Amino acid sequence: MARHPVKEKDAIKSETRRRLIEAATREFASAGYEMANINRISTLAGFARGTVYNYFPSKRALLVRTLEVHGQEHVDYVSRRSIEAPDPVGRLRLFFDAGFEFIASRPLESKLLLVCLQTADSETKALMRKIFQPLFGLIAEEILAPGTSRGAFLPLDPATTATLIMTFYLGAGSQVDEGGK
Amino acid sequence: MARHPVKEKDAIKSETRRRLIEAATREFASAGYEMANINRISTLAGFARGTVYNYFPSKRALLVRTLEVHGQEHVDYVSRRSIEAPDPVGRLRLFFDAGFEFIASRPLESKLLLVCLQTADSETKALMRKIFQPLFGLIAEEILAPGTSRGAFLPLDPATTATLIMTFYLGAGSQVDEGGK
Amino acid sequence: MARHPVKEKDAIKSETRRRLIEAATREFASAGYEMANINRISTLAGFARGTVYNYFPSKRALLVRTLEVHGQEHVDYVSRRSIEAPDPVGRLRLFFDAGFEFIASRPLESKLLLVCLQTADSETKALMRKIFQPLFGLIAEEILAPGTSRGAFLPLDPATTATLIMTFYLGAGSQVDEGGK
Amino acid sequence: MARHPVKEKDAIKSETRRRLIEAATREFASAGYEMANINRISTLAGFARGTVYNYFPSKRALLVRTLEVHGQEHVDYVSRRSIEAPDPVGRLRLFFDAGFEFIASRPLESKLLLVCLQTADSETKALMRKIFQPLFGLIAEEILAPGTSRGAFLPLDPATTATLIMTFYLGAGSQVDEGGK
DNA sequence: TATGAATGAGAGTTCATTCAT
DNA sequence: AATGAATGAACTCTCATTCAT
Repeated sequence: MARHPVKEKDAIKSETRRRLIEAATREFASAGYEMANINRISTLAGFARGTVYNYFPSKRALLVRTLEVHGQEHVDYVSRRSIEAPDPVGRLRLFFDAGFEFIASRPLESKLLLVCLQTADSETKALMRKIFQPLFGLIAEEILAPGTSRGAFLPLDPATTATLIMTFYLGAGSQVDEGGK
Repeated sequence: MARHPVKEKDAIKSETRRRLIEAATREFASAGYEMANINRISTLAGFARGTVYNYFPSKRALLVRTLEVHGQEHVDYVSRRSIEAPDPVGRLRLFFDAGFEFIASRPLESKLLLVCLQTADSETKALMRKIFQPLFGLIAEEILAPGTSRGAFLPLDPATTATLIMTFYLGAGSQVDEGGK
Repeated sequence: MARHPVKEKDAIKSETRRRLIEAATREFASAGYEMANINRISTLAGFARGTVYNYFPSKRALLVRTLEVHGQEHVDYVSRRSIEAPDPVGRLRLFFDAGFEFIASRPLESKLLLVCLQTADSETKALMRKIFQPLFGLIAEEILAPGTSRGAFLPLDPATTATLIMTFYLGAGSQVDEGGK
Repeated sequence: MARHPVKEKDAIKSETRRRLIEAATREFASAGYEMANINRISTLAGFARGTVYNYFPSKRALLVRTLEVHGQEHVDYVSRRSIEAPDPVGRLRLFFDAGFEFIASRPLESKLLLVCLQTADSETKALMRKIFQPLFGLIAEEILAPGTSRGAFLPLDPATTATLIMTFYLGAGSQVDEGGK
């Protein structure tokens, strides 16, 4: 049997994973997937090159996990904040506000998400679509649908409008990110 | 000595350059800088691998020149079209119209510009800022300034407003590109 | 102090060794030395990665010990069976019979031996020669020598003939192994 | 157009391929596929590491080509020699003679073939079967079939007998190779 | 004694770049 | 001006091995 209780080992593994994902966030955010360097990531995290591969089977898998973690955080935060308002218009405003707040409070993670939203790489793009999908649903179902039925919004196709709003949301985000404002 | 007068030789050289830049446009647009392959570019252009290096000292230099060429075209076209309208509001409308027209008429070149606007690579980003700089000037001086003085626009800081407009312009462009619409 | 008397502790250690060697047999037999994976061996044996190194200083040492164990078994079995016959001709027949019996009764161990007899790796090859050496001696001294003196065999050089017989013995074994017949 | 005539370039490429395959023969023969080192192969051939990949897409592809080349030579030589005899018995004798001749005259290439016949790697084994297939056909159709119909051989299943003969052929070859005799 | 997190040398492979022709 | 054979730095990834616990 192991000398260490399982819990302690798990804690070590968790901490290492956390540090690796943090380093990966930094590296992928500043260099993008292609230019990101696994050696730089492990060094940043304070480990040797090979350690990354004890936790993630490939560079791509590390990117995916990193994006899932921070994407989830972003989507969760914006979703939770948006529905705090009772009315559709207020929700739409909170939706944008929350986006800006997230960027302001977690600039690095936001940069990563924006960089990956904008990559030329189609595999990454597909992943990002999947991660941000819930926000489309949020807009369509929690904001546009009630807003239209109450007459607050013009009766347009919700899917199209959701896409339009997301365009501005992400476009605005990408600008904010650059200037840090 | 020379069979061809200097002018014709230059033309030949220019023709080769043109073909290389055309191929580079295609490759960089579809693969991004990192994944773009110099050999593929040469082959696409109908030349051997080494020929690229008779015209451009490096892959990066080829990207830069390619972006300069098409960026200039874009900026020139939009600038020329915008000022066809006499009034600021008309100019702003033409500004957006011209952007969409350019994308519609030259989708490949537009894709390249958008891909490079969105890259994580800071060197490329700086170049793109430089290339698109004239449009900021155009908006501030030819549209916002007269518009504000005539009372057509609210008196906001022109630089900020120009940035805002560019945000929508480029964000919208990037969406148009994706859906082809 | 110790809960267990020394003997029992040795037995425990022996049991671990036995399980490791059993797992190594399986892995080396199916993958060969190079492709064999120490982690897979430990897991197969029901231990953690590092445990192997408490018993064997290296992957190579584990191979060597594994080959020695099963090689010894093979050589012992064939030697014992062969000399059960009183006459040289009977012994030669039993020699081959015993070989086939060993393969039939311990296919995994036999596969390992054959794989290692056939490797390109010269270090392993030398070891195999050493392990099988006793069989050359057996043939020369217990079979050929008495056989020749009794006139049962033609008077050829015993060493050469022993090699010849071993060639057929091992060659036949390798075929038997493949078809399972 | 190229300064060099196509023929000259082709000659250079051919020569490089030849040297690479020669070096690969040496390396694969002495180390087997797994332990063979691409860097060692290129250095042996007098080239830089990357050059191998201008000619063969992978280490495996280099092995395959190398085996095809020398396997073909072996099969061709033995086939040609065997059918020089008019009668089945003579052909069978020539078949073995030719095998030994080939080994004697091209020991390195023979070592490679034998090493690869004996590898644990199933992919390589399948390739070897394909390469040596013609010899099974030769034995069955050019030796056993006429031999049986003329009553020179006992009427056994030709396929089985061909396999048996090949077993001795290859087994004997592998012994000859070791002692160089 | 057993563990498994961490290591890092070394592997195969890619591809921008050079340069003799 | 054009070629393409050759280069080698740099990359991702593997895995035998170490060692603190």
